[in-house]
Amino acid sequence: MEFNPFLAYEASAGSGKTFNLVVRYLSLLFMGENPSSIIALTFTNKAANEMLERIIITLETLPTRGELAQIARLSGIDESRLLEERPKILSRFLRSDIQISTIDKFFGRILRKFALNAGLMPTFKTIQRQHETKLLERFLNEVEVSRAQGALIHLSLLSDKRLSDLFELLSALYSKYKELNLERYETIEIPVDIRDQIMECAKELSLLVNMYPLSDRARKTMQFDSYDDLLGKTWLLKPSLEYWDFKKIYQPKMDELLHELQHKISLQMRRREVLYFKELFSILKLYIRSRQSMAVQSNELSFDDITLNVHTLLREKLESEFLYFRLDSRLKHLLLDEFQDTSVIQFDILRPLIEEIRSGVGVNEGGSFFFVGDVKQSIYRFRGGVSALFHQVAELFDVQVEPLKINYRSRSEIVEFVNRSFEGKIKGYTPQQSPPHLSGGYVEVMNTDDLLLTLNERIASLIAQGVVPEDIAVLTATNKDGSAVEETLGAHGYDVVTETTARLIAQRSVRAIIEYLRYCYFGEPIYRFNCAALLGREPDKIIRMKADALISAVISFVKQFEIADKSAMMFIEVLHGYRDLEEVVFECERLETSSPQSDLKGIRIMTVHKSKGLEFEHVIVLDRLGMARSHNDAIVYEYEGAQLKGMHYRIKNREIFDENYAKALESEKKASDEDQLNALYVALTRAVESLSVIAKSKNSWFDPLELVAFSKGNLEVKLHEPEVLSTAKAIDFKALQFGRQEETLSSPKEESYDYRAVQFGLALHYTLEMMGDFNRASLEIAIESMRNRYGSVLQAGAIVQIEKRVERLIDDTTFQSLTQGRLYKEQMIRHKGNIGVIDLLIEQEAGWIIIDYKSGREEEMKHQEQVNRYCDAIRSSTGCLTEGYICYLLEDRIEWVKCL
DNA sequence: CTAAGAATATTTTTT
DNA sequence: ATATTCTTAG
Repeated sequence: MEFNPFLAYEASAGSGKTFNLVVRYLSLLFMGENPSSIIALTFTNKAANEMLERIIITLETLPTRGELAQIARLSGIDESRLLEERPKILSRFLRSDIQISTIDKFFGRILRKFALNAGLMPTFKTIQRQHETKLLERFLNEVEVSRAQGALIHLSLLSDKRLSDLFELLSALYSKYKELNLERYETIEIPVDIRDQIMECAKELSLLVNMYPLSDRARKTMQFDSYDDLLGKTWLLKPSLEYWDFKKIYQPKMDELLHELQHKISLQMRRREVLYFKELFSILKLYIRSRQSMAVQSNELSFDDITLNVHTLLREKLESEFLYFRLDSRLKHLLLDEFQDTSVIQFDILRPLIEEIRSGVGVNEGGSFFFVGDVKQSIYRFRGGVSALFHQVAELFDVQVEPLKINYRSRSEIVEFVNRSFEGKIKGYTPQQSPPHLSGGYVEVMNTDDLLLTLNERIASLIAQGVVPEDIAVLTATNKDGSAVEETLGAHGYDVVTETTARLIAQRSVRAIIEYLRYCYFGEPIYRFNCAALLGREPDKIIRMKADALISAVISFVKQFEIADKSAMMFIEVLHGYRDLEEVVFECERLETSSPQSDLKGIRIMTVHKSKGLEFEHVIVLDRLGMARSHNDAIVYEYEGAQLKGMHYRIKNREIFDENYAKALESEKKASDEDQLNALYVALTRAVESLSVIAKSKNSWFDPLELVAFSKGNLEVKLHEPEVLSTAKAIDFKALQFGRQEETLSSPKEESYDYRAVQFGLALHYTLEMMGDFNRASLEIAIESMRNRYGSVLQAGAIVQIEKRVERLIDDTTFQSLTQGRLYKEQMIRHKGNIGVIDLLIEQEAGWIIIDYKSGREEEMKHQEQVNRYCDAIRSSTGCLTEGYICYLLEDRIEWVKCL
């Protein structure tokens, strides 16, 4: 047996990370570990789902899988024995409480479990965006109560920033505050103001220079009438005055004065920094307080809120022994994916769990800790990810780190190109190897001045060579670039699938509607002008409507200005969820709904960040269409490994005067250059068969790689097999029946889709899932959590409807008799290439019962087919008698349909 | 040809 | 806010 309980893989792109995670997971299962004692954490839902799916597929088709030999090697159990055990392991796995999730969901679960200890309700809702106006209100109130208005105003003046920028900074610091030492600046003394001294010194220098004959322009630049004016002078930033027009008259005394001046300015800047941090941290405390009270009051928590609360709970509040005993009484094995993206605070929460596993005493005997990641693919520093944790943690827990060197994803030409491009650029880059069966492939680097034109040509050429659009992915630097690509490709008649994250309310048509609604509500002309500008029309064409006819007014507005695109349609649907105009005006900015997807088949377009962890046959990486961003944080963070060592206040040109600051700035620049390089590494390692890099000649994103235009290899086009399984269609959209929809929305591919009915169905299922037992008391709690989650998207009366229907189900005698036995809710099942979720699975002595809830009778045949599939799956994996029922929770009655 | 300063264009990534 | 381009004096 080769199972090493403490192991980490440094897994370069395409080196079989998921394969190894699956092998590890399954080895534990075959070695007799309980599935619920293994926790596997990833960063994205996609990755979590993929892992689960791979585990199930591997178990189902084990005899033919490459994983088999590896599992045998790790577990020390021979292959025939593994195959013998397989059905038992599979059925046990499917019936267990499987702990494969994202790290955020895991923390969410912990917090829900101990919510009352944290002063929260267990029914809290997870949100993506704070209610900003309310938060600002509360914050300002907090400021007033603490009589800190002065500090807030001072801070605003000091940083020369608007309140909204400051608010953004506070929000960023909030997610980091556990790492900061807020008290440090409370006792620190404020250095004295020496601006007068500085001006005196500068005037002395000016006088000295003016004693000599000098050009007019040099004389002019030696004039300054204020401190700020002085700081704008270029000569101040030079190491010596012995240059330019000053050269002829240079005296050593001039540099003496210059250096004295520079030193004094560094002290003055330090003073500004101390003042800034003092004020900032006192204000931050108020912000934290308002943020936390807001979470409690609204019963809504963001990801940050959850993580911070779990941290407080586990590391500060509760007797950790008691808590961890409850938490990990089942938890013996920890598997972490994409470890390089873990933040300090996330690791700090997991740390005691790992320590306990590592201690290997008591219940933890035989536990294991395994993590995989790739520091080269660390691109989430801006979100708190600290790649230095990878090696630091390995050392801390004495975990052996092994590199995975072979690339099983890309053809050899691509692997070689990537090796060539990054060797010597990324620190410690070791070239990847390409196995013999993956030789070939095609790579090209193109230089162009018209990126979109070249992109179009490239795509046309790929398609002409027989590549299907679904196999092409265009990777962009920003979401905005993605939209631009979507537009041109669309204009050229290609189908596209966009996976850029575009919020519905960011779409032009929706923005116009929102401005219009604001105009209607407030009556301020500014909104009218905004709206007119967005529409490109005359402001006097926009007529204010009455507040009571929200939906119909919006519909006629959309009709009048002919903006009935998919986004506008979807927004109208969403508007049904709002009580009135007032609510829309004040709440719509936090609407997280994404704009509807384009067609489901076609060329994929996404940002490099979104593409992480994915692979595509043919990849085109497009240079940035605009300039790189030039905005910088107000604070320069100084990290040593994973440890935050210091913070500096960013002041223009400060690096000239202050050596420490210069060092911090330098190391931050290095880190951000690394991020950029890592993003490029991610981009260039997504391709399987062919890779095209489209670079512009000036200020290219690819500059750090020093690429030269070339092309190499041959494009082999894979013949596409006909579609094997038809997966459930993602959101398609049906327009409301009005106006010009034939013209604007008559793409033949569109299928009908009733947004409200789907939301209703989801809410009904969620309620049933949330019920501990099928009785009134449980229903009440379940309705509460459903209200939290779906309240905003449901129509008036829907919640009452759901409650009525579930009540009727509880009272139903058929239901009561069927549910005698052990109940398993929302059981994941995989059968013949399809993954499904069984709403309710009941283990009775005679066999298994499957119940599938439905809220309406449409597509009855489909439902039967689906339940029959579940029956098949359960029957074949357990060998027991299985019965399937569809339970229709209709408006006025319960109906049962027995399958098979 | 050079440096200073004015004028101008453009400005993320997301669980 | 900052990187780039433009203008101009010497």
